Amino acid sequence: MNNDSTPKRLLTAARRVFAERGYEGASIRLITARAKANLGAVTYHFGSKELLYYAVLSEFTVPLGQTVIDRATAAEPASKRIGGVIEAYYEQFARFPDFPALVIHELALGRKLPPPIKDTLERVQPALFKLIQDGQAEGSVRAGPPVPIIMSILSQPFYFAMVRRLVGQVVGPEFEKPEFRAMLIQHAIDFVRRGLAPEAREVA
Amino acid sequence: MNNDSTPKRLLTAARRVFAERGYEGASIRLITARAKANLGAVTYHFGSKELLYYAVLSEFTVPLGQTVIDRATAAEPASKRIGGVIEAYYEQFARFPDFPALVIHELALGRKLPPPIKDTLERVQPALFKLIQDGQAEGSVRAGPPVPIIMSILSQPFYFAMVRRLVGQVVGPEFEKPEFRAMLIQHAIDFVRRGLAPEAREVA
DNA sequence: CCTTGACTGATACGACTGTATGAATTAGAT
DNA sequence: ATCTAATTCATACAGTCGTATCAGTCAAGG
Repeated sequence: MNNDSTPKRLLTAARRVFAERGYEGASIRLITARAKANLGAVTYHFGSKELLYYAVLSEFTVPLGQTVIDRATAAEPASKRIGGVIEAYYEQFARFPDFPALVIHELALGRKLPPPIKDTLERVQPALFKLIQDGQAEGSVRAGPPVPIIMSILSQPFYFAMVRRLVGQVVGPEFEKPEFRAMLIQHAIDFVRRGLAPEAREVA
Repeated sequence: MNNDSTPKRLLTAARRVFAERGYEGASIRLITARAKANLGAVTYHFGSKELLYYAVLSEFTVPLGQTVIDRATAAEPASKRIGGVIEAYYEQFARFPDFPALVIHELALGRKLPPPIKDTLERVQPALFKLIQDGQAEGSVRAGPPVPIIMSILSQPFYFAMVRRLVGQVVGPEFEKPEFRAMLIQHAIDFVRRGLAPEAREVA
């Protein structure tokens, strides 16, 4: 049924199990069973449960970080780049639907951040600060400290990822349709653009 | 050091341990040790680990739900009530700093919602829908489907709770000061009001 | 003083955990 | 065909998990 190599099958199974049950709740026995691999396979191919976890996280955080940075530093006005960053998060969250739960776990939990997440945060952070600065310089973002502004932007994709399942239940099957998703993303972008705009002055 | 009754001490310890390590990661042995109670105390007073967990969640979700509903249905214009709801979340999250992590866990995780969270969501949901309707009727909220609008509102307190620790590290000790918190809340309320306002028309 | 019920305490049980071990199997190169 | 290295596999180990058990303690009522 699945002809991938053992490490690949392990990664796929681990991604799902970690997302469903969290790091502690996931067991190597369940992961190897779903991957149709032997109990020893995780130790052999990845070294330990923890290292497998890091490998799973990196699968996601590396392309996510890169995409976000690309959009944040594109050759466009800052107002468009902010929309691009929001899109980037939504896109990546949709491409790897298992991952947001993992990242959210780690952010909410008190413990030390796993290296893949920590590294990505540290790479993305300066790009976002610069983006806000550019936006304030060009007049599309209102003045004020950058931290709450960045929080307001990121809140949209992250909160969406957090309540995906719940909202899906409230909305029904329509929720899965691409048009609905596109509507949500467009709403988020508009909402942020208006929310961050300087005092009500016509913007052409 | 702590003269409370055993069940109370168990609740306090459990709240912390669950928040730090999630449900699976928390052990009855650690909880009872921190509560200076015997290993059997959880079974005796609460019946099981799961029921203790529900008791811990209810401590938070019941007052949170009530406060939010009060603010959402207050005798004020909808635009003010929306700000009140946002404030309510921030307030409650600050009053019980251990809890947001627990709720976020459960929302992000795939598994079935624990009854205390599920019940609160079902109580709060209709009040929020009505609030958006009122806002659209009075002209302070732009037209459109209510789901993305509600998501944009709730995203502010929830994302803040999610990244609290991280942002605290970036911002430094100033983060703990009440003025800074007040500034964040005010930013969130302004951001949402502007983001949801109808087309750019002077609002007095 | 004695009894009764609520509670605490120490210990035990079976199930499950991550990891280590070493033999069996397979694949590739010579 | 033969050797070698990579991989798979079954099993074992020590530790932890949630819960059950039951003897001990304690306070209140008679």
